[in-house]
Amino acid sequence: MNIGTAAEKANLPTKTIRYYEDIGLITPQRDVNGYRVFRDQDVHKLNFVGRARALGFSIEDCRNLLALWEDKGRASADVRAIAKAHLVQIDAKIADLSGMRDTLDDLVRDCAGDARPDCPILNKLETLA
Amino acid sequence: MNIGTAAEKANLPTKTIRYYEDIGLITPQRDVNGYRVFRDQDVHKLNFVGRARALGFSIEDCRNLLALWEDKGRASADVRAIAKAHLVQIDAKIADLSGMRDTLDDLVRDCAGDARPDCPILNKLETLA
DNA sequence: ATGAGGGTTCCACTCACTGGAAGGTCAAGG
DNA sequence: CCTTGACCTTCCAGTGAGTGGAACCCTCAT
Repeated sequence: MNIGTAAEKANLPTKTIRYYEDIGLITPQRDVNGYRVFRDQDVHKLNFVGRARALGFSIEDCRNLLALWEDKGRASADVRAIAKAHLVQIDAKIADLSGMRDTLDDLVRDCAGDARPDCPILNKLETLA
Repeated sequence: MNIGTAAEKANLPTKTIRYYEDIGLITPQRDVNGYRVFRDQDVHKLNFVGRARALGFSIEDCRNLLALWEDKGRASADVRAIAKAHLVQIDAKIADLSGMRDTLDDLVRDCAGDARPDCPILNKLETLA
């Protein structure tokens, strides 16, 4: 199948698929006319990557996960290590954002939000601890 | 003062400060030798931007906030609108990450993480709903 | 034969910096 | 006076993960 069909099946933009080939995540064959030819196996791989990306795994993570996925003798511990490291990163990001959120929420709550120029948000940004 | 001193006071890398000048966030004066000259006022502005960035405001947000900060007749509602929009974005990001986190946590929990090749994480990435 | 709707490559842009190279300036020490 | 080292300058390139667009090629139906 051509890239458009593969894109539809994998639920990814064609641009993204070309990009994935560019960085060596996938290597579809080529037709005599130069068109990429995708087998079910390629689509399967694209789906895999799409799902991993949706879970926030980096491209490098995806590359490693793909390699493990294709290595029938892999140890599940290796996969788990990648997933756990990612989980730690997500937790850190959530904590970071939650801190921001609370501060920002306080600021928004304190601000009258009317036509007057006095604004606690700007005041705080001026002198925030 | 020179850029190094300003960087120290504003707690920002010199590279970042030059970048902020580049995109027109700040406009320090210049000495005869071509060195940037920072007044307290400039450092104050850098601090303001640094804090807003630490709260996750985009550069464009910072530009708008700076303009409002310097406009003595601004309406606090304008500031509040920016902050509230940002708050909504942060909430969305947190929700997104929390969803990822939970899915990933389930996967990690299900995986034995030993030397055997059977791995629920990969299985799920293969067929995730 | 022509037009629509695929496909191809390549280049530039995003965001907010960061790193490095090549070179100018300045204060202190020998 | 000269050198050394710390500081400053500009410009170019790269990051991650794509996205947008231009210019061009291929195929199929009419």
